[in-house]
Amino acid sequence: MEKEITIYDIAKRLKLSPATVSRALNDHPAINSDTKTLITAMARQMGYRTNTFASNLRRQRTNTIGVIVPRLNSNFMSTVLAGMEKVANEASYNLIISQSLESVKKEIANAKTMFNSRVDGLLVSVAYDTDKFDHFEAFIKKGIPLLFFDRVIEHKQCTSIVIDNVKAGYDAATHLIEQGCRRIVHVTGNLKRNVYADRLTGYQQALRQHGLPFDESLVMITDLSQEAGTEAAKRMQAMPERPDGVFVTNDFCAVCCLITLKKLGVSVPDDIAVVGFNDDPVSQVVEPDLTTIHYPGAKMGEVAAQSLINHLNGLLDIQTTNKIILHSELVVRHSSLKSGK
Amino acid sequence: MEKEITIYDIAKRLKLSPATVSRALNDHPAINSDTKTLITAMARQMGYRTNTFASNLRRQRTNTIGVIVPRLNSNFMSTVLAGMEKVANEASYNLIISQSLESVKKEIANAKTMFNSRVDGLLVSVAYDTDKFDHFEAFIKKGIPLLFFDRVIEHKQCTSIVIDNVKAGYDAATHLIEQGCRRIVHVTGNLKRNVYADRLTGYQQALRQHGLPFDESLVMITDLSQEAGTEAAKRMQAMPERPDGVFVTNDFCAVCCLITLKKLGVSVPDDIAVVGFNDDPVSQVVEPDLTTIHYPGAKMGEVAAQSLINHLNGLLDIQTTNKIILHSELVVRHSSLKSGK
DNA sequence: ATTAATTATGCAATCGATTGATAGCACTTG
DNA sequence: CAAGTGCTATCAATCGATTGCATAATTAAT
Repeated sequence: MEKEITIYDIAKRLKLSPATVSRALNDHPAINSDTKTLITAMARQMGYRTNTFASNLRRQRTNTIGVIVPRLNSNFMSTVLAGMEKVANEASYNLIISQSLESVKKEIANAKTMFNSRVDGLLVSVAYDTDKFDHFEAFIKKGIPLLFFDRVIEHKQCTSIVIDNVKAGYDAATHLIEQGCRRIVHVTGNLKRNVYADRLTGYQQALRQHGLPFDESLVMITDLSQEAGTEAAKRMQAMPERPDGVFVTNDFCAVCCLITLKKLGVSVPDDIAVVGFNDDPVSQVVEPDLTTIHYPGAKMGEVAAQSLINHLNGLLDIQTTNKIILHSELVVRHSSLKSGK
Repeated sequence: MEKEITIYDIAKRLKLSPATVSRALNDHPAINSDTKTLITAMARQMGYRTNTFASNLRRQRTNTIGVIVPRLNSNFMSTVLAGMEKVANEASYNLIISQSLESVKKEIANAKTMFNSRVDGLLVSVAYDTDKFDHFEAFIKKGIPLLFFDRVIEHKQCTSIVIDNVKAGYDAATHLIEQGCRRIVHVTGNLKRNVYADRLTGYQQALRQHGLPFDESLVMITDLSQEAGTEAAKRMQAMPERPDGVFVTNDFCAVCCLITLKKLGVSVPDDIAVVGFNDDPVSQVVEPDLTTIHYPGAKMGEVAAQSLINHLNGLLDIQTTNKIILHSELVVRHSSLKSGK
């Protein structure tokens, strides 16, 4: 274990002051470029590495971004995180990632931890049943930028990164209607969450526009788990007036629903057409393969991280941009293509 | 933006010295418990939060663990990370996560970044074609503990967390043999990686034990991508002497292989039985559902993080334990159950 | 030649918490 | 009563980088 090199060591060696060394390493304009070259070379030669803590302590910033997500282990979320990691890494920011496991309580705890670790900014996708903003107030009060993505909370001081969920819901439902569906079940999650509420709105708009009635009993609020998909299939099959289409706001849930339907002897898509959401790889594996909404996960992560970093570097004020909407699109596969058509 | 409270503020308020406050907050034995109570209460009341940087600077540790993984967005990896995050969080360690995207070059860069951020320890699952240890030497030299998981590099100073891949490979192959398979293809990855080399060894052991010849032409080295699965299926179907079983060391790849086989008119499992690896959710969705090796991802993450943290806290010396082997098991589903049996 | 302007470097305080050495005090005990 | 023993609490130095202000050196301008 060799001794750690500091700017003082470099300064002594070159008979310069630590201040000059510090400035040179930070490419400060007041330092002569020859001196800079000299210092940089010596730093490399001696194996110097910045002590981030001393630097952070002095500067009062951490170069760290906090991320709170419901779960790490979904394809969508890990793609988002991959996107964030890429951007953050390039801008030499560190990411501290924590998961709320869909519980508000854990989310509050995580927010507190993030606050105490003094992240420079926070990226959040809220838990299933979060309905208060209280645990984020501390950030606002301290002026720490807060940015929501995917599952967002609308707040005048925070930017949101989302897709147009109303449109996505509308597209999905319209597609089913165009395939001839007239009784379309909608399996979704907690309507407190923008994503689910908006998709429902889109679904309703599509119905209205095509002169179909909105039947509340066809909307199933679930936790979108695999079991929920199975359960939904059973309920659909047992309905007196059987539906002819279903729009599930999650691919994995949709796939389980689809499989169960098949097991129950319901033909997909002819008896019931199925549309999912997210374009999870699983949707290409099931038979028939699943029509779904493609959702730009990596992009969302990148945009979220980049916006935050731009704000932190003073390039862009997060307060001005209040919402960034990414493009999403319907991917038609076989689970929704009625053969009569 | 209110002012940040420091231990000096608390000290002044209580007419004590900052040293006492610091010790009280760290539950130092030399402080009277009444004083401690008083200080803790005042700290809470004044809204004090530790300045980690000052603390880290002084203590020379960061309370941060670095993690380098090939990719974030696989079910297995995100489960592992979820496990790590849980343990780290509880022990109040932060996690800095970065991905090598399967490239040695990026892995080296990541290692350097981790080194410069002075992580207290490092958890690594190496990239597809990493074959040198050089970029980790710096850690060893500085005495920073390094722990490999899943895709490991054997090194006398590092602990590895793995499953018994030889046994897993053996189990998979034996199962196929017991189902009556005699010509078993093995689709695997880069044999530099312990996981793939070991599974191959297990596969060979099973063959030998059952008096079957080892035919090198039946081993396909691929990148285990989805395309590789499709490709493997095509090659198998085109073989003059058609194989009757296949063991693919990755579920997603196996699933693609399975689907392609079906498309090519090969019956699964009767013509060709298929076994995968990882127990990815996708294996339960495909038809027939996929026999696979269950692999304790979350547990692996937890054990890895916990071992490292124990070592950091001096509870356990990582040098003594050189290898931790977790339990894995074969999960039999329909893709491998020949109907004749 | 003198002053002003410009450029380059150094001084020294500062960020906030930690910790080895040390002192004050109450109490015991021979 | 002097010396010894615990407790508690304080002092002051330290971790390493940053930065406002001062100063020195050089050049340009008058």
